[in-house]
Amino acid sequence: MNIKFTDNNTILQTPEDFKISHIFDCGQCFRFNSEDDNSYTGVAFNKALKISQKYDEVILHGVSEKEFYDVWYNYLDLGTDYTEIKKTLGNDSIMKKAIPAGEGIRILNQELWETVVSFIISASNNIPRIKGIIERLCESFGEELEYMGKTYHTFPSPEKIASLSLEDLKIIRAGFRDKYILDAAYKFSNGDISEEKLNCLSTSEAKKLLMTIKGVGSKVADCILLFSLHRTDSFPVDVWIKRIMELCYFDEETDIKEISRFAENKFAELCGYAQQYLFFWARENKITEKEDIC
DNA sequence: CACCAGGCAAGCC
DNA sequence: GGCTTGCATGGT
Repeated sequence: MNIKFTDNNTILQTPEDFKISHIFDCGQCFRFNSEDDNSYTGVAFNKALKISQKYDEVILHGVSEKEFYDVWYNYLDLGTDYTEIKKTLGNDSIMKKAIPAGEGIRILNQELWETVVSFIISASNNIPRIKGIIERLCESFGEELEYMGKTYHTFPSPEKIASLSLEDLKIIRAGFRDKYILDAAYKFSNGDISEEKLNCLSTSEAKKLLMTIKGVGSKVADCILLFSLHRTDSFPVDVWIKRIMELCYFDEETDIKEISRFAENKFAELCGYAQQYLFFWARENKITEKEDIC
């Protein structure tokens, strides 16, 4: 990959393992929306970004070299060699099928607080509605952000959310999850939980700390560990992953704990990558029974 | 109308 | 300890 900086844009030339539609539509991130010109626009780390892909170039619109290295290089996980990861995972015959479906997926490094709230909202919910609730949260309580002639909104800080009442939060229509969002805001704004604390802990200890937040159980904690803290030894098991793992590896109804154990043994440090390829494959092909696998 | 959506907490034994 | 049930809201 060659990186070029022009007057207005940052351009990635022939990036390997980089497909924006797969990166932003694989359910790890809820704030980027596709437009009809093969581009996605969204907000992360208090910056708006339009990113487009054509031929073998990826353009980050209006992004300077400084902003690129300050924010987007790490956010887009450009320091990770996915070719090597795919090669290792491809030794497994199921993964060999799943990987091509999710070609170009990257596991983003998203802001911790935003990821916590986003996956609290994800509980027993579907992706379009999750995005809607987060959008209303940002429009109602985030800061305005001007970018390429339009107004966007930052993700509201823990302190801002902590200052709200349960009644104030009703307008985002999060349902029973609103009280959990408040609990998370209290724990982040008073320092009970912080990125610094989590970074000092092992993955399983960090998971325990995250699960002290109401609304954060095993699955949500795994998503936070994977999609924000890049703990790739995490393997979030949701309904899709449960179903695809049962179909491919167990051939019978299997409880989530056993699936997790199995994945941790099989994929180890590459659990999170394996999970993303499997999730994308299962969802893209709507695999719900044995006959759907081809 | 029932059922489900990238689950979790609380209440039961 | 594990197992069951209720949960807000919106889409099919």
